Amino acid sequence: MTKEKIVLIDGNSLAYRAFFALPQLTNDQGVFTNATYGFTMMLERIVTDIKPTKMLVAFDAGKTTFRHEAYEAYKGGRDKTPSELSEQFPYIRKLIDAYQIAQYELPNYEADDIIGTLARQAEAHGDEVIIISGDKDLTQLASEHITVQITRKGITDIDAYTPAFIEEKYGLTPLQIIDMKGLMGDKSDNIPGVPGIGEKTAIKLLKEYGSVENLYEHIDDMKPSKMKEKLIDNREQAFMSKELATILVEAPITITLDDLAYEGEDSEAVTAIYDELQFKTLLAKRDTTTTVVEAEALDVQCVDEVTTQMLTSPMALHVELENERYHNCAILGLGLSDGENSYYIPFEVAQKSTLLADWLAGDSVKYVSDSKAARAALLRFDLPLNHVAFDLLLAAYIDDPARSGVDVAPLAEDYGYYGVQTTEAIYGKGAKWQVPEQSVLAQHVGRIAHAIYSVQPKVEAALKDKEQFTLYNELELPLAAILSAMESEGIMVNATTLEQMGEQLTTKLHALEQEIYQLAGSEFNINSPKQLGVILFEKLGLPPVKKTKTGYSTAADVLEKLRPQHEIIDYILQYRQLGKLQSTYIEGLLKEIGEDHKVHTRFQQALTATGRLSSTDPNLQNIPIRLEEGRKIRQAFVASEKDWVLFAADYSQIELRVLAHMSGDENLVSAFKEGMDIHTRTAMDVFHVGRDAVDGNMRRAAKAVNFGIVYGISDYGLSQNLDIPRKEAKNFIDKYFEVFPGVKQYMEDSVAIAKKDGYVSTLLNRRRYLPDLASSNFNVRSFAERTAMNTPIQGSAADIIKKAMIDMNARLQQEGLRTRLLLQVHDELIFEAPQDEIERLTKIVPEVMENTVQLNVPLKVDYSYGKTWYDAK
DNA sequence: CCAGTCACG
DNA sequence: ACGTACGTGACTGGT
Repeated sequence: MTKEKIVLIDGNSLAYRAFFALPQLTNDQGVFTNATYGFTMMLERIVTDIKPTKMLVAFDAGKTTFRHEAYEAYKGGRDKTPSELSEQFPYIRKLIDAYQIAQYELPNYEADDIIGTLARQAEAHGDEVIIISGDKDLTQLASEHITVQITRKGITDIDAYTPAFIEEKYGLTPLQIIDMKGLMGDKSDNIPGVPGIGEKTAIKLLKEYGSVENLYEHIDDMKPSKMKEKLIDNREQAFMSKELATILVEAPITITLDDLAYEGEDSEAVTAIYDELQFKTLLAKRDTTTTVVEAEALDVQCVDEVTTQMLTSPMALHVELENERYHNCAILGLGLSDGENSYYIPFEVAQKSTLLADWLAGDSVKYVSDSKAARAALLRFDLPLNHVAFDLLLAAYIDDPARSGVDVAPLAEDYGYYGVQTTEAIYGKGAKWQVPEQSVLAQHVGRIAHAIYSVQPKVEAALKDKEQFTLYNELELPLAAILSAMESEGIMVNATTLEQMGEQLTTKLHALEQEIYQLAGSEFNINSPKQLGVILFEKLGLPPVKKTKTGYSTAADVLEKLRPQHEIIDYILQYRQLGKLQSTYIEGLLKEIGEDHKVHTRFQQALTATGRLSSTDPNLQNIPIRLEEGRKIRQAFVASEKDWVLFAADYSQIELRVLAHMSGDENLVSAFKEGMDIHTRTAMDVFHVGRDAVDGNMRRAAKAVNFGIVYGISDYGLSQNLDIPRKEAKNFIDKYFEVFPGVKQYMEDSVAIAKKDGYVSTLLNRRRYLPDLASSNFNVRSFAERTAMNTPIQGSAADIIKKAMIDMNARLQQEGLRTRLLLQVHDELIFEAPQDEIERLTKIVPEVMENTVQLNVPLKVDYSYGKTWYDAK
């Protein structure tokens, strides 16, 4: 039996939601379209995101139902459906037909009952059911196999009600939702319930008694109160309300699960309706996808020899790789396009051509997407790539850093080119992954090159329009070449050193493990938070401090609080610490060392929301340093040539200096100009004491406040960090803002500007869009507000070090030094250098880094060097 | 494939 | 009253 994925939609409720959520739109015939439009958006979301195998839209039939027989006033007092909405139902029905989705209604029953009945049938069948509605009534159906998605304020935001979600939200089981309604009633359906009992009281009662029935069985034991009287007086009404609220799961439906099969839309019929209702944006997407692909079916020539007339300038180039790990994987072939002609060159052919090699290395202008990957991959085959004048990946990232992934298809689509297929469509995914036959590959790769060439003018125009072209063209684009060189160079790692550390760790871990089993009284998997939770909080009876969605939290800060209560905690913390070193940094790193004894990370240049880089396979931006045991890992990182050393230079407090500059706060600015330790200085100001009176604790608190400020502070966050009461944290923050009023003003302004413009900006005009600032959800909105405060700071710091890398690279060349930049770790640069260049570096590196931009506070750079990364401290 | 945990700035 | 610090990536266990 194959498992089906069944979506059941409450048609009426969704249409209502859409109608009231969207402004009154009409087409040029004066037909109202907002509900239909919202409904369409919802169907599109369901079809693309959920990908159901079966689907049904259920509607209410007529005015009266069996519920009215029991209770005449059921759903009484409702406003009549506005005609602007009711006239849209025929269109919605037509649309559902065009999507080839089943629809059903049953006289005397509501859509809820149809859905309830089918959902339970499907559940018994072992299928997965997703119910979609704007009405919380249906949440009572939630179960292990049934999820109920309820639309929130808008139409695309949803809450997924699973039993766990309901438990968390109400502390009740799904079925108890019915009892809750029985007690509290439901205004919108005119279900009376028990007067005077609202949600809070209903939940309290159900937690104690479980159900309405059980509550009344034990009502005599309840101590006298107003509430008790009301419950007794309205007994009948409570039971009737519960009955009214109960969704029928055995309605006499004449439709079966087999009738719901969904096999895709009738695309012509859907387009026709879009056309009639003038759904322009939806239409545009469809039209171009179909027409562009078909209209200009691209003639890609798969060549077995490279000729002179193929190679022009400018020309788009795409290097098609076997997978994302371009430092190791095979190159499958190259795509070329000058807009007129598009070619696919199998890599065996490309490798034989000196003509092509010269063209790649020469002055011809190339347009690429992900030039860093292309450069690094080609270089492994002695094919240097020069003169890249356009990089689609980077340009699109600057245009909007929220874009995800390196796949060209969605990027090109964003600029109106719909002809490229996704990597997944070509290769499949997971176990089904395979390289397609050459004709398919040729078409795909040639098409990518054509797309890059085609969108280039539009993308550059967009950036110029937003004054972001300089950032893209003079910062990110040249940086890609530098990063490519850094990655290709790699950093040498001594495997023997790591292996020796690994052996010692194995011994220690084994001893800790035995000790932990002893103290626990049984053997278990210490690495399983679930098993560990059972041991600590059930078997040993320690008090749970915090819980996660799935159970007890056993995170380090929780264990830290339990440390005095049991000897085992200390061993577990040690085990965790060493286990992390062993699995991630010893074993993980050893796997990445190549035949050249080096590791070649990949810096993701178009990934983070703030403009920072990230590092993968391996991540070299999180090598341990804070604890000595971990820091020793750095002893394995060495220079790659004899008599060379590693040289590290880091910005001191760059984010706070950026804050001083951007806010212009006089006190903060003068603090940095004085050059005193910033945390001590903050402590002096916040606590109103002299320099000598600042003790360790005060400095620690001030440091935490400074961090908090940069992150978009909240009293709760600070209280957690410092483990102090929230009130005290709030006090610190208030004092801080008294002393640094310019910072307070700046934070408020950042949020206000972001709300007005929809985005925040950094020093070099990097943008981050923050649509969540308009969210009606407090949490979502607060998060966006903190982001609005943090991103200009973190992002500007990222801008600065990126510019410093470019300046540094130029300076090293200019001075004729052999020193090579290897790594960037957000605020520090790591080089390898011949011993005899060190003296000059100690002058040049800080000078370049400190002067790459001029702020109204000085930038400060510290440096060090040594035989290993550990020694460069 | 997700959640929890922990490494870094 | 809401429930949180900002930005990442790798590994493990468990569905």
